[in-house]
Parts: sequence; structure tokens; C-alpha cells
Amino acid sequence: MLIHNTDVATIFNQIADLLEIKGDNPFRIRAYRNAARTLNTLAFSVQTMVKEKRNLTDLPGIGIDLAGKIVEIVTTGTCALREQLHRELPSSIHELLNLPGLGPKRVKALYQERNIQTLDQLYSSACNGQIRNVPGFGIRTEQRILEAIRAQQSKKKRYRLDLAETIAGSLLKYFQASPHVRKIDIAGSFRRRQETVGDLDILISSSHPDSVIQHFIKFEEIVQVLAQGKTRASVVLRQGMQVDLRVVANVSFGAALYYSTGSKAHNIAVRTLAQKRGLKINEYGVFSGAQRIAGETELTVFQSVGLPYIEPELRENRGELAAAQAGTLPQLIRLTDLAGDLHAHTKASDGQHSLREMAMEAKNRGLSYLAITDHSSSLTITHGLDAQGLIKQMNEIDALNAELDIKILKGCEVEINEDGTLDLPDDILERLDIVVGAVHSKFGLSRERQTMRIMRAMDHPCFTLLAHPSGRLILEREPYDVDMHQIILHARQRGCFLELNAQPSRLDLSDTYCMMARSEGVLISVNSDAHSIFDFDNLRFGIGQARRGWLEKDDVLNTLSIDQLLAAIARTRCHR
DNA sequence: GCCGTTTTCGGCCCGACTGTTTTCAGTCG
Repeated sequence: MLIHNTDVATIFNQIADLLEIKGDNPFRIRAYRNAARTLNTLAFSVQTMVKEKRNLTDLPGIGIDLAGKIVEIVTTGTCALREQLHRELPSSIHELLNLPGLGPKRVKALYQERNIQTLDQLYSSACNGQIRNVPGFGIRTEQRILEAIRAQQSKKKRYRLDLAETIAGSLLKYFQASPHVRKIDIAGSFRRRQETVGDLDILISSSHPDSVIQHFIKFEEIVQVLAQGKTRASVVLRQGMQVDLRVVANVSFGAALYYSTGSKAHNIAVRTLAQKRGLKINEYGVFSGAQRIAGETELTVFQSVGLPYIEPELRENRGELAAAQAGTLPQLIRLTDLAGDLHAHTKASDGQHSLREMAMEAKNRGLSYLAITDHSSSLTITHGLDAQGLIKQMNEIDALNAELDIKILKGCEVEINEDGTLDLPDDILERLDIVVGAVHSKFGLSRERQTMRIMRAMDHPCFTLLAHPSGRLILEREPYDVDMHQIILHARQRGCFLELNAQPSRLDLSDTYCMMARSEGVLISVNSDAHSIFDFDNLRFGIGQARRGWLEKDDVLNTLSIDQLLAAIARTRCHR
């Protein structure tokens, strides 16, 4: 039986929920949640670790007891503790905790006083006015529960980063109209460039917080004000997205920005560090007793606990504190480090602009090379190119290269067939500068067959890099089942490369696999996969994801100069 | 239940807002 890390994490979170409702030791509950978070961000399979008898207690937040429970879950598929808790409390009850406004205490009260076990029961009880008399509840709470259930039924919970960026842009513009806004920044997972965000966290410094809050709640896109106080407010926008605003004094801006950027796990780790130094960190600064010793900028907050500045994309408690203390933080790649783009389409297949238009735009954006990689013919939906079509395009590229001051590479996004062969004859592949292999079909193959398919494609002597390696579409399609670690190891052995596809709907490879590729020494190519001249904007999303994956300039293929790049591609070909 | 440059025991991040409480518990970020 295949057990994924997320399966184990889900069981740990369920146990934490049930223990919370029971009123168990809060630190024991936190231990289960910490372990679940570790498992959810781990690139390696714990089931494989168990098979290989590797030491689970090396993982952060996993001690002897939880290591034993992980072994139990990956071998039996379940956990005795969870089963026992389910005998004490109904199994559906933890769903109630997901409802905003309901925490463990209230869920417990609802169960004990009204025997409410499911959302449906809660909804009908609230409709009938049976909630308001439960101790600790009232009419307002009953109303909010009804609203929360209705809202949950209609809204999508997370949003892609590109949509979040659009909304953030309009909010920033709106706040520019307020004379009392001194500094403003968007914090939270948005600032950490997470691929999806659940809400937007806006931070403002001002000496007139009341005016700023008043201005905020008049924003025309707001459909509901959830909370409104002297220094913060929470609202829901028309798109369903929640926006939280916090206003602080200028001397606290850095501390508040640091605090609201998170992640939660990172913040807790740094606060714990501060505590050992006898310091207290909160939204207002770093305090030694009653004296504020830092807080105007983020840098001073880090310095106060003896750390160098840590970039927001690294703040996930995935080893950045240890690296900071050891002085081994990565010098994260920046957008301006990219010298070229190795994946772009034209009107010849499913793109919107001509070869010339794409090349001119890439040059205007400061790139010194661009690979044109239209689809191959078996992807009929995109009107892919056959051998004749590609030969024609190669001639056009020769002509343009003689004319333009940017190097255009002859490439193709070649279909990887079900058996791992490539969708073009060898004599054509050999004439291309770059061969980008991609899976667009047969997503449902077994893990073994999908992995073999891709590895066999990599073995073709002309294969250069693997496009969007997992095939996922964010919030729309799960990745196909594939052993990414094996593929990364095979890429290293074969000498080829993997793509980080920068489309905000893909961002594929994910951050954790970027970390894995980096640690295995496999170069990543951050590519726009542009289908129009506007899509070169994608690159900044790709760079955000690359930074989350700890990538430095030297870890990224398309930071090489054109000569270095051509030499690197040549080496992949003389490999066999 | 985890963890250790004060510790193998005794800690474990911290404050704002809401509603129901009439001084604060619960929830959230």
C-alpha cells in the first residue's frame, strides 16, 4: 500500500483536532501539528525512509513516539491512537473546527450540550435557534455560524499568486490616495511568494491609524467587514478573498512586517531563539524587559537575535535558521540574473505572436537568448509542428539570427510518448539546438510506468531538459504520480536538466523539488513558457518559486551566457 | 510530545478583536 507523506500528516492533524476538542495538553497537540507540517513540506517519502530503515527522529519535530506512529501508519495505513479517539468522539467532529469562529472549546460544547457532530446538524440547529442558549454562545454567534457555513459552501479557499497580485495592486493604488499612509507593504504568504495565498496581509505605518482603517473599509470591492478595531481590520472582497490590515507606528514597522510575513513556524522558531537571549519579540519590536531594542526595520529584528537578514522566501522553518547561524544562507537568484529563456511558443503552434515579435520582446526585456520551442505534431490540439514545419521554422530562425541582436535557439517542446520515445525523428532532433521533452498525455499511468517513461525519454542523446516535470495545474489538476527523486537522480546521471515552468498556473517544479534538485546538483532552467509577448512577465513568478527552493544563480541553467549554455547543451549530447 | 550553548526536566510565541462575561474566554493570525 502506497502511503504519502500527506496521508500521515492528515492523520496527525486529525489526532491534534480530536485531542484539542478533548482539552488535552496544548503542547502535545502542537507537537502533532508541527510533525504534520514537517511531513507536508518534506521532499522525501517517509514510507521510503521507513523501508530503508532511515532514522525518522532526524526530522524536525519528530521524536521517538511520533517516529513510531509514522512507522505504524505507513505499514498499517492507520493509527491506534486515532481509532481510540474516534471511539471517544465522533469521527466527523473535527470538520467543525474548520469553520471560522469555531474552536475546540465551542465544538466540544456543541457536542456535549446539543450532540452536534456534523456541519449539517450544526446548520439546522442554528437555523432553529437552538445554538444561542448553549453556554458561551449567543444570538450573534449563532448568526455568524450560519454565515460562515453559507460562505464556506460558496467560496474557494485559496487563490493563485497572479490573481492575488492583481488584487494587491489595486489595494496599493487605493491606499496611495490616503495622506496618512507612511509606509505600506503586503506581507504574509504573498511576500513569501507561496504559489497560492489564502488571504492578503497589508501592513501600514501611520501616525493616524484610525483614519487609515476608516479609509480601508470604504474600499469599493469590500462586501463584508469581518472585524474592525483601532489598529486592525479584516474584510472580504468581492472575489471572496479576505484582506487583513494592520496599522502600526513607524518605529514598529519592521517588527510588524517581520511578524506578519511569517511563516508561523519560522516566527515561532525565531521567537524561541530570542527567548533564550532573554528577549521578547512581538509586533511592536524586540524588547529587553520594557526597553525596545529593535523594530524599525526587519534587519534590526534579525540582528537583535544574532542572525543575518533572511529573505522572506526562505522563512518556512526549513533549515534557514541553522543556515543563517552557520553563515551558509544561499545568495538567492534574482530576476536580473536570467540571461535567457528556454521555453517559448509562437503562432506556429499555440502561441499568439510571431517569431520576430517574441524575439524582439525578449531582447527588450534584457534577455540575450531565447529558445523557440513550439509543440510537436502529436499534440494536435495545439497544431504542433511536424518535421517539415520545424525545418521551415529553422530557416526562419537562421534569417532572424542574421538580422537581430539576440540569439534565437532552434528548439521544440517534444511530446514524450507513452513508451518514452520522442515524437520526432532523430535526424530532426539532431538539427535542433535544444530539445525540451514534455508529458501532455497519459497522466494516469502507474508511478513505475510514468517514471520509466520519463527516464527513457531522458536517455535520448538529444534530450536537453524536462518541461513542467510534475504536470500539475495549481488548484486545478494534481501532479501525475511519478518518483521525482528518481527522476532527479537520473537527470544527474544523464547530465540533462529540469525546468521550473514559470507560468503562475504551473510553477512546476515545486519549491521542495527545487531544493532536492539543488542538493543533488541538477541544474534548473527557469522558463516563461510564454505563449505571447506578455507572458515573459511569468519569469518573476518563476524566480519567486526558485527562491523558495533556495536556488542561487549557479543552480540555474539559463543564467549562463550563450556560449556557456551551448557548451552545457553540447555536453548533454556527447554523454552517450 | 519535542527538545537542549543555562536544562534529560520543565519549559514550550504573543497580542488584537469579538461577544458575552460584567472581568474575560475563545478565536484568530
